[in-house]
Amino acid sequence: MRGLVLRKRMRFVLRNSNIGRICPFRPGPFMHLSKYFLPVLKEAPREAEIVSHQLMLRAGMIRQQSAGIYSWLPLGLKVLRKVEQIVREEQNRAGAVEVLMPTIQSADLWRESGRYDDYGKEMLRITDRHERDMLFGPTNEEMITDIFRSYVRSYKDLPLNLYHIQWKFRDEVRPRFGVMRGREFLMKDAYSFDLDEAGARTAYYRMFVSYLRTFDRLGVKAIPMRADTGPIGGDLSHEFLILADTGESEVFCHKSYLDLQAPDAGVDYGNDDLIAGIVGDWTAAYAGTDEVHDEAEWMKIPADERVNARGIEIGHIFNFGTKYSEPMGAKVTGPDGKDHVVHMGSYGIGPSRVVAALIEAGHDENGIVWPASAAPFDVGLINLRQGDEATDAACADLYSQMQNAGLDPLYDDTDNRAGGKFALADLIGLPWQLIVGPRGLKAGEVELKNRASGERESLTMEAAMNRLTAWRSQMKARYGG
RNA sequence: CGGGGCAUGGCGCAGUCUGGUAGCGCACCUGGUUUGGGACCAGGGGGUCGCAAGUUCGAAUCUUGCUGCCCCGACCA
Repeated sequence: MRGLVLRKRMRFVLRNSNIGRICPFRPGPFMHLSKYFLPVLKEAPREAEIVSHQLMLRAGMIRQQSAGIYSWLPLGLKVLRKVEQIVREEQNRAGAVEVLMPTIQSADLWRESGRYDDYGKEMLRITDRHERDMLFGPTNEEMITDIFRSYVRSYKDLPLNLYHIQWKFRDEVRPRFGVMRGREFLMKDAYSFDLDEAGARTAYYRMFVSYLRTFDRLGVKAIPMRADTGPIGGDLSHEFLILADTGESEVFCHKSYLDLQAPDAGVDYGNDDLIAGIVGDWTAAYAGTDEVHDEAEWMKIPADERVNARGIEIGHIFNFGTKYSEPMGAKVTGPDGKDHVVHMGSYGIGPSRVVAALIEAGHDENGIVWPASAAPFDVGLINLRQGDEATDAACADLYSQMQNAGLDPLYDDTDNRAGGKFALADLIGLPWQLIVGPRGLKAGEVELKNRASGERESLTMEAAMNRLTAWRSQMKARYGG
């Protein structure tokens, strides 16, 4: 049994590497389901309680390896990478610069900030062979501050915002809900450095706007809410929450948030007034989680304009002044020739949690409904009669047409029956299903199904391709992707 | 960290009370018939029943200890 599985997987690897050699200019291996690795489950494992966890397991996206620790299987990894890339592009657009810091850190840095003792059991502490105290990083304020102080000497090098996207480990007392609250999780954490408080505030606003754009691109309505600064400290903090019934926090906000439009890709991050204005628009009305909820303010809103719901936190931004720069000596020389302790902020998004949150926000009884930007593939090409000469040829033709048009299709070329293929396509939630069968082909038609609306339409192959390429251009125009 | 629960093939479960050497559905393999919303027939493979010790002629089942996992609460991307 095990041998068979291994042989199958070996064959898969070999096939794909061969394709890579034969077609070196293809962006990736051909995505034929028969040669992919998509271990789907008909029934959800019992331990999965919430719908995103169930669907991620059923759709073969993740595998639990230990409490709160997961392997990412091909389909899940593809979504994770897409989320990560959108986050990256929007960070870059806002002027942040990517670095990559290690997962393992030395305890010494944390002793400098005083957090080695404060952080408690949530921090996984490790001893290396030389008996040195190390730790698996739960966050990177200390390390980034160390990098900053090692190189930056002048106010002329500010403002600076460095970020990375790296695995974190927090030894949560109680991991749960799959990757929604894992112990190991992927986080984008950005850190801003400014000469003074005003500069830090502007840096904070830029990240605020960057987050609005990021979540808009991910197809979710994220509402910024005033938040507790918690153990990280500081006086300015917002959480970004998406509304979902399974959310962990109770949220209270004015319904006007549901209609606000995120700024478009051309937003000028160099225009401080513009950026501050956008933040103003997005903070004018009441919005808060149960932690900071102000019942008196809330009651001032007319009852029919109140939104009281559950929310999932997918981003959190902090301005914490000199909390780390002071004890760690991160200073620059100012225009006045004197040393100034830099003002800092940190800005986090958890892409691994976002993947689960997207499912919480987008699913139905048949499975996942991905937003276009994060879907693992654009189109599921469904061959209803594998082995039939005409349908095989039509599928091969459509497949290469889609590739040439910049679409990313997954071709279900297995010899499963129609019902199984439909069920699978619905489960993994690709935006489109292009259905090709002998019956339709006789009439010169294929079927195009929209996963979100469920609408199915019979049309010629040419018309179907036009529809798909138009959709792709529309996405590209909207997001510049 | 407090409270509760679970652990039997890849997944979902029965069997445990009342001890007699492991079963069902799905999945998987072979052959055949099928093929537009999770097909059918026939045959087949796969499980030290979480681990350890104990009681017993005999333990999935009883006892003790351990481990893992899940749920509720307090905390967090």
